[in-house]
Amino acid sequence: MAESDELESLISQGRKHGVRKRVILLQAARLFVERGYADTGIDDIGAAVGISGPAVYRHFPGKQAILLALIELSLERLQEGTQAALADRDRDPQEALIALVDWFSRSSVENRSLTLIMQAELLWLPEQDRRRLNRQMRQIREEWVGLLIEVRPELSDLAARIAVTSVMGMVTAVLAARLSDDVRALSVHLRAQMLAVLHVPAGL
Amino acid sequence: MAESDELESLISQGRKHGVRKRVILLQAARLFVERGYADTGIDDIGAAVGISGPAVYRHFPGKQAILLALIELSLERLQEGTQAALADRDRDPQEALIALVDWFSRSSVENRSLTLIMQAELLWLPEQDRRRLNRQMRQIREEWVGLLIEVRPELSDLAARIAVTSVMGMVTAVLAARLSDDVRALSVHLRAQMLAVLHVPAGL
DNA sequence: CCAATATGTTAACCATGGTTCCCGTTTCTT
DNA sequence: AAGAAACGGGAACCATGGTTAACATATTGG
Repeated sequence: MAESDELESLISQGRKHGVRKRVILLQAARLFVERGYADTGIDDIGAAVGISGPAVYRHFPGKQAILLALIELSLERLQEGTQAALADRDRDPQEALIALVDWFSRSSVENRSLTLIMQAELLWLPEQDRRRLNRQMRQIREEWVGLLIEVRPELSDLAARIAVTSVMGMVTAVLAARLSDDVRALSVHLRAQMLAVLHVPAGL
Repeated sequence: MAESDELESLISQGRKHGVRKRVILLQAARLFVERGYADTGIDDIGAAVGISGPAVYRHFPGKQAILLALIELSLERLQEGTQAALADRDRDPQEALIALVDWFSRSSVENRSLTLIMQAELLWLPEQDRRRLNRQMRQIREEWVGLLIEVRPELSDLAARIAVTSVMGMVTAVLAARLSDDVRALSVHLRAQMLAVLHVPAGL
C-alpha cells in the first residue's frame, strides 16, 4: 500500500521541484525488483518515469547512484527500526525481542521492494560502498544477536548468529517468492516463524 | 571437503579426456560464488583452470552454458534427494518429512557453492531456461508443501508454502553469510531451525 | 609414423549500454 | 519581461567483455 500509492500520486505531478527525483527512485526500485539491476537499462528507468534516457542524469550522477540511494534508504530504515525496538531492552529483553520481530515482519513486508533490493543488488555497488554497507548490515545483525543472547544465554555465539541470519533470510526468501499479495497474512505468518526460529514463546 | 579435495586432485591431471571440463565447472562454481557470475570473466575462469581465455570454448559453447550446467547439476541433486526422502511418505509422513529435513540440511551445506549459485545466479540464464528451471524448482517446493500439509493438515496452502519457502531461504542465507566453516555445526543448527519453522517435533 | 582430432594461444571483432555532448525548452527569480 | 538556472531530447562516444578467427601444438588411433 505504502509504496504504490505514493508512486501514483507523485507521477501525475510531472516536472516540479524535487518530485522527479523521488519518482525516479520509486520507479527504479520497482524495475530493479522486477528485472534485476543489471537488466534494467538507464533508458528503461527514464521511460518508466516519462522522460527518456540521459535525462535521468539531471537528477542522479549515474545508475549506481540510484541503487546506492535506494539501499541506503533501506538500511537507514532498518537501523532506525532496530534502535527503536531495542530502546527498552534493559527493562525487558524478551519483550524487546518480540517487539523487534513484530516491527521487522511488518516493515519488511510493507516495503517489499527496498527489502529485496538491499540484499540482492548490493554487489553492484563499487567496492568501497559495498564494504561500508556490509559492515553496517553486520553491525545491525550483531545487535540482534546480542539481544537474542541476552534472552537466551544458553546459546553460543554461532547458534545465535545462525538464528538471526536465518530469520532475516526467511523474510527475503518469502518476499522474493511472491507467494501472496496479502500483506497482513504474510507478516503474520512470518512473525510466527521468526519467533519459532528464535525459540521465543509468542506471548503477545 | 567434497568440493575442494576433488578439485585439487583433478587440477594436476592437466590435459586429459573429460577432466578439463570437470575442472572448469568446479573452478567456475568457486568463482561465481566468490565474485558473482557477472563479475567473473571468461578469462578469469580460464586462468583459474590453467588455460587462458577463449580456450574454455573448446569445452563449453559459452559462459552461460557453464552456469546452466552448474544449476542443472544442483537442481538434479535437489530433485533426487527430495524423491528419495519422499519414498516412504505413505508409510510415515512425519518421519519422511524429518528425513527430508535431515537430508537437505546436510546436503546443502556440503555443496555450498552449488546451493548458492542455484538461487542467486538463475537470473543470468536466457528467458527460456530460466522459466524451465523455475518451474522445476516450484514443483519441488510443491512436493515439500504437500508432504507438510499431510503431516499438519490444519495448515492452509499459503501457510505451508510460506513455511517451505522460509526453510529453503534460511539455508541459503546462512550459507551466504559465511558464519562458519564447520559443516557439521552449520547443518545441525540449520536442521533444528528448519524443524522449528515446520513446527515438527524433532524426534530423532 | 601419419593423418585426424582435440586442445591452446593471440589478436581482432562487435554488441551492449552507461555516459557525455550539444542544443532546445520550460520554470523560476527579480 | 529578461536572464539564469533547471530540465529534457537525440546523437555520438567509448569501455567492457563475451565471442569468433586464424593459426599452432599435443594426443590419439590405425
